Amino acid sequence: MDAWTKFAESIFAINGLLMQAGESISRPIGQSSARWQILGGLGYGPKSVAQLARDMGHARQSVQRLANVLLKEGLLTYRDKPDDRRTVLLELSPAGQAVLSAIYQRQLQWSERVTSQLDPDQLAALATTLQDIARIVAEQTDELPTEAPKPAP
Amino acid sequence: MDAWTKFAESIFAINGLLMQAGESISRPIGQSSARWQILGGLGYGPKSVAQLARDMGHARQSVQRLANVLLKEGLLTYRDKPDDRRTVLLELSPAGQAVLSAIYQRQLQWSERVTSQLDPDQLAALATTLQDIARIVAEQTDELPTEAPKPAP
DNA sequence: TAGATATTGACAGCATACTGTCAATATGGA
DNA sequence: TCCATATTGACAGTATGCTGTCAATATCTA
Repeated sequence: MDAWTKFAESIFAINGLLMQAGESISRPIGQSSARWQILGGLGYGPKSVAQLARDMGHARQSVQRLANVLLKEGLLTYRDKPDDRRTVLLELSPAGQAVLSAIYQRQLQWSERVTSQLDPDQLAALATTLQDIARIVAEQTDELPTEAPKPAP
Repeated sequence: MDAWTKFAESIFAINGLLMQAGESISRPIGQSSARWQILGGLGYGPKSVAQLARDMGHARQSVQRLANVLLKEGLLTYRDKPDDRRTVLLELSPAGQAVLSAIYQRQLQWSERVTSQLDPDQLAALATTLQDIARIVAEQTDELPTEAPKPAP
């Protein structure tokens, strides 16, 4: 197998493990990675759905749907934005704050265990390298033609 | 931000770009990453849905659903497994082979561009390092307690 | 200031992945 | 051989993500 394929597979594998860890951390609190991301995004203050989506790098409507569920469940409350009649600001309810704290406790426990076995300097260097590769991938993918080749007759 | 968080975010970012590249490669051929994975899994011979799912590391029923769609679209055909009356073997139809070849052309084009800007030895070393980290993450996540802490009263 | 353009949230629909359950069938051990 | 267990595919339901469209509202520009 070529080095690039091996690299890509290692990325997929570790991404899967990180997602799985996110689920394992949040599931006992009755949440999921996706819900955690939204609660966490509101951890430092109110935001609109559109702002949240931009911060998370997700589609606006994906966040909208989940936020509506969290509102219905009482983990979030909403508040009008004084200077924009379209916009609704979301913020953590006391229940939402409690849930986020509980998840944070578990996340801390997990990441301390993981990082105790890794060298922070090496991790930081690795992250920088990965970001360089990400830039190259993004550039070359942009240049991929969007036309389909003619199907073989 | 701590090094571990920075590392995790770089993994999420590059994973997202790789997934996006997969979609960009397969979309003009009328497919998606997920469909490509199934077609590719059958590229070297017939397999059952359950085998495919194990190979891909996905849930059996996820693969089942997509495979049924690909069968309905004529990209796959099925064949009974002679020694097991439960099992249906899937294989690429001629149309499925043509689609897979077309995707492969585009994948080659893309990966050649990307790898032309990267050092294969460095990539291979990186992949090895990532696999080591993956092992640590898997171990420490397994040891995470599954009990929820008591909610604060 | 008026008209063009962008943003926001609501609503609807699709794609992909997961889980649980069931009947049919294989398989392995007593 | 016979029974417990595992595997396989069908069916049903859920979670998360995406896209497209619309009306209301902001914002920018001529």
